[in-house]
Amino acid sequence: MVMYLPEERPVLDLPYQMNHLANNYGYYPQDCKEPICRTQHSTNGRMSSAEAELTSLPVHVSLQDRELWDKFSGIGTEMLITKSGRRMFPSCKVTVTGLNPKVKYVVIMDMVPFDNRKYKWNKDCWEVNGSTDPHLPNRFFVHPDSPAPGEKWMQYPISFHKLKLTNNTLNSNGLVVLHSMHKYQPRLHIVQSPDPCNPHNPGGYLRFTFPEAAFVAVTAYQNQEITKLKIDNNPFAKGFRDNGLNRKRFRDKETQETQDSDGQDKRDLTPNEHAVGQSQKDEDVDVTVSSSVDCSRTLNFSDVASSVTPNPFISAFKNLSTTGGPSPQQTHTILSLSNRHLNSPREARPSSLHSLCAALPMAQSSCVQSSTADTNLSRLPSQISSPLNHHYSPASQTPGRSIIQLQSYFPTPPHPSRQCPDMELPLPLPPKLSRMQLPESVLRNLEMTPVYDYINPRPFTDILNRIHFRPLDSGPTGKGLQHPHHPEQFLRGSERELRPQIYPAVQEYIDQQFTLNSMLNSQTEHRSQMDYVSARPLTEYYCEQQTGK
DNA sequence: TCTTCTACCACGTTTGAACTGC
DNA sequence: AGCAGTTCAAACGTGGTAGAAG
Repeated sequence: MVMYLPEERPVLDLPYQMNHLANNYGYYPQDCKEPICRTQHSTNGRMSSAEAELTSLPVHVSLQDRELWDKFSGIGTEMLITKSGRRMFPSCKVTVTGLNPKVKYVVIMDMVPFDNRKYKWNKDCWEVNGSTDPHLPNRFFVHPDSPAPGEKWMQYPISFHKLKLTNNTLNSNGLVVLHSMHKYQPRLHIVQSPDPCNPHNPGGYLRFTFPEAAFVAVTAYQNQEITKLKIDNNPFAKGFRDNGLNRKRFRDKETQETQDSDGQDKRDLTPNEHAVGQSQKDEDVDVTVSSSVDCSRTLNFSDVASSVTPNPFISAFKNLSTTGGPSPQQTHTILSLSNRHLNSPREARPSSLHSLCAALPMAQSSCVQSSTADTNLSRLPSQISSPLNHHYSPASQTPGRSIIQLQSYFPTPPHPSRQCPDMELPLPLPPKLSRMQLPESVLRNLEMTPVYDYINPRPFTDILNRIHFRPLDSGPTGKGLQHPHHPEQFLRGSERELRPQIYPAVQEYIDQQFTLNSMLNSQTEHRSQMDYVSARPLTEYYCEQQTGK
């Protein structure tokens, strides 16, 4: 096994392979992977050890549903923004590999201007319509599972389907605020948990932009082709398929027209049209389009059940157990974890982000050290044999985790894109995604991991936004308000250092922990409902974790 | 007059509580 | 009593549309 220690690798000496996933898009290049060297605590520009660790890891982020994104971007992606907030479609879903399995990360997404132009739709194409309006301060969508250890993030594609876009600058519901008729691109932030032992070492930070997912924010769709694509691919828009003829309004109108025209418009379908219509209906029944899996690559249940290796995860681990190492297809550089990484106090003691974690519901925090998955596994033994048991993983085979187990995680990040080069199989479905694709009973079997409590993930987002906005409120000349002159993916090195747009939010959070704690304490009602981990003192919690209670 | 935005509509999906059966 | 499966209604997400606003 090829082993690289972090210090042996120059920062950003990354493997430059493309993802084997034809459906995905890999982002390795320096252009897009940006280590942020903050200046607050390391003004000399040298990375802290945590930063060096994070940036030296072969972190790889892939945008999922590449084909779908390509279809949209080929036409000119538009995203609807409304006052109350509108989800993105396609939604941003990414796979991450190369993280330290045991270190906790916060995963955040925001939207950054693609350029400094305002657009307008002119008949059949987008035209530049002047310069941009003043860029709104970023608002971050913190993934509701945050913070979670790297293994959790690498286990399934990280979906941001709950991210909502709005044009309402007054909203306080954690929506991402955009200008209509402006072009944006999603940006992913991976923030490593700070080192609690060293307040001057607040953790690493990486961010990735996705130019392929750039879109124009609109309040009403301009391009009918985009509308059609959305209708065809978004399950929520099924009611608009077949040219919307299955909608009551259209049916009524159609009926009235046919009556008015005395049968003249009552078309007799040709056999071909009958066939097409039937085919479309059949498609609706058999091929369920999902936002999480590309339609063209969706296998139906029987296909999956009859396949030899139905679960790439299981297959991966089988390979691991037989070969004792990564598969030949695994082309990315292996970075071993020394014991200091695996057993560092970072994992054992509360950190600032652990406190942040405390603001999240129990279910979201429990993945840190608990063995809830094990519990679930033992509760549902019959599901282990299920060919669709997507949650089956070595981590849940044995209760309690040893260093040996931890190390077995890292050499083979169980990412299907690495283990399933032909990708005939769909990606394993995370809990509660694409339920419609499989029978309910099967999907119930999938839900072995603790049901994530998505109850109101917003306070965390709001807290982060509030913190971030505080310095921005000082004046419009703040860096956060300045519009970038170049698309961010072209910025490098020192340019990036000068424009840390998000980490200060986290950093300031760390600095203002006590303020936040008091804010959180004011939410006792909320906390009591959700049984937060940190409803108890953090020291108590970690003592229990240490003693194995 | 044109462009942009908003509110409402009907339809499909998702979710979770209530119910039923073992 | 407890668990698993089913049913159903409310909530949510969707694009279409008409009309308002600038």
